[in-house]
Amino acid sequence: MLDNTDSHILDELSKNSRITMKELGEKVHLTGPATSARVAKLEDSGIIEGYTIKVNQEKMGYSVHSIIHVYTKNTNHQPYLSFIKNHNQYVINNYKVSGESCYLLECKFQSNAILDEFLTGLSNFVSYKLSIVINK
Amino acid sequence: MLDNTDSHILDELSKNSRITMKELGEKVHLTGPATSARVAKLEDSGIIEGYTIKVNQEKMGYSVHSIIHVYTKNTNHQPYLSFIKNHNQYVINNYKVSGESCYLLECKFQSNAILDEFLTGLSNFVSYKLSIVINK
DNA sequence: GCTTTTTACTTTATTTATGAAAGGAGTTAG
DNA sequence: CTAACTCCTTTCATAAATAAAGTAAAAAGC
Repeated sequence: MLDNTDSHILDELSKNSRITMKELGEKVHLTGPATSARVAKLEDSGIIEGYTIKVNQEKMGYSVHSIIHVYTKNTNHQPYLSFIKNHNQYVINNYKVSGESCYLLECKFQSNAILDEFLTGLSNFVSYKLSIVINK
Repeated sequence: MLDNTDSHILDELSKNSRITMKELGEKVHLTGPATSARVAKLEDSGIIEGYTIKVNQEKMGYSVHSIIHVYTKNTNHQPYLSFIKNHNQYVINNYKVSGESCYLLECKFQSNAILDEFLTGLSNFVSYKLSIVINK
């Protein structure tokens, strides 16, 4: 399904998705058009879902990176899901998980004050445990 | 520091980082060279850290997405850190966190069998609690 | 076992984008 | 009032993308 050349292409595009097809071709020992065709195939198959950028959240003013373990009180999760939808500027990921908690909510905030405000709102709908990301 | 046009540029590049500077310029009402200069500035300032792709991990054969709460037994974390470095094909993120656990380890696996094998190895160094991501 | 089809590539030529250079308008500073 | 700076546009040379044609090897069909 995926040969070495394809893996190499994914690898290089992960490192720099704005590389030219010509340059990428040189790295994987193919011509520009051949590389372009390979990439188009990876897109069509859905393996490449899209092209994006890595943004430095610290420099964007989001210095607080937190993981919130969410425990829904009642069976209806909708109020919680609406709440985070209304605060999606803070949300990085919201995973529904098996295990102890119901959701694992990854968020970024400009300050502890704003985190505090968010948590105050959140506590209207669910219980939670807070972790702050220290590194990596 | 960051005006509306810059925000718009970041927004569009997040959606599609392979867009041409000309097209991106049309979206933000600027010419190609002007857009190109803006983007170069965002790169130089470190706000744009890089250009990458979103890969569909399911289609890559990684159907098991897990979050592992790691509790280090002793004060020396190095054995754990070495272990995950040696198994980095499975690792998506390894966050050092405040709160209950010491690390929050996000991993992908091809199967529960491989997850099991990973956990068996992991338990030589640390205690853990396992969560499996069900959605989103 | 030979032909046909398919796949994956290269080469060539055209279209299109990039990037450098020059210049203009508006803003700030002396 | 002038000078310097910022941010943009326009123009043009260069480079890349894309479409089309052709080739070679592997797979499928008879």
